[in-house]
Amino acid sequence: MKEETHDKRKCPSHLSTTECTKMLLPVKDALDVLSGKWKLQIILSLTFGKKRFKQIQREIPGLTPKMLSKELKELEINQLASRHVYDTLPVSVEYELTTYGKTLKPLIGELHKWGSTHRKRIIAGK
Amino acid sequence: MKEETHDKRKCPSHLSTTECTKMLLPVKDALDVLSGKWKLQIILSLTFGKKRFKQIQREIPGLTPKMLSKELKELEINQLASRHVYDTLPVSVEYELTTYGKTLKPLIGELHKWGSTHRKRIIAGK
DNA sequence: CATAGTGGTTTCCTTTTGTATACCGGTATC
DNA sequence: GATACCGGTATACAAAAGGAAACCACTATG
Repeated sequence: MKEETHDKRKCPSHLSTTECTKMLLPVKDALDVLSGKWKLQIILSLTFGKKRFKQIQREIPGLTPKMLSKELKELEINQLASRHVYDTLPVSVEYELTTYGKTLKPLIGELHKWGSTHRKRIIAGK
Repeated sequence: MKEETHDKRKCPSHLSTTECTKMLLPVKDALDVLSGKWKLQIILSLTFGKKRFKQIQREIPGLTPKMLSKELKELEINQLASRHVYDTLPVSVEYELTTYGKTLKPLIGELHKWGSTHRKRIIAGK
């Protein structure tokens, strides 16, 4: 009797289950962009201006060149950071948040807001 | 000559580097709460009402009982979902988003918003 | 008695993620 | 000539996350 009828408790009436999960794809995209052990710290570092490779590494204790290289590549692929090579000798390379990368700020702000109250709630024990 | 002076390009003038990274802790907390391959889908599922264990599992293809169990425990620990055992025979267990869990909605909304435009931008190729 | 459904746990395995360490070509410094 | 800085890469390994399958006690159905 519940053959083809849509269960409203499962999904909003105008959406199929697959449409629901499709809705989650953009959320996962946003999450992916910020995921990784060092990405937030790197983004924060670039928030305060252009930085060179070793400079970032020095600022973030424990960050190995391999990870820094990898995370910077991901930021570049997502067009959040840009890489500029200057043919000085030896070459110098500068990384910078793109204007697009700066659009992350309000989002990170929201994460910070929710995370702060959550942190208080959990640490408080109740 | 730049001995003890604070570099404004590294961190805002009123914050030390360690204070900066401390600022990131709440952001990481928020990210952690939503991380994990299945958590978003489970939260979405619970958004539409109380659900039983097997019911959630049936709704989300590929989700094994081990993972579901683990993710639900994490949601419980974070007070985002609650678990109710009814001593029917055999026992039935219902999971539900707490009112606190529902405070995630606007945050997920923001992630969705940013993620959508990002998805378009990256898929478009530029 | 066999089968299926309830809410899970256990064990073993693979994949992903991150760490540690050494190394590269080039230049500048001691 | 040895050392150190630059921007990384390569190799090997450890830890964490996730998947597959079997299993548990219990009940209800055929």
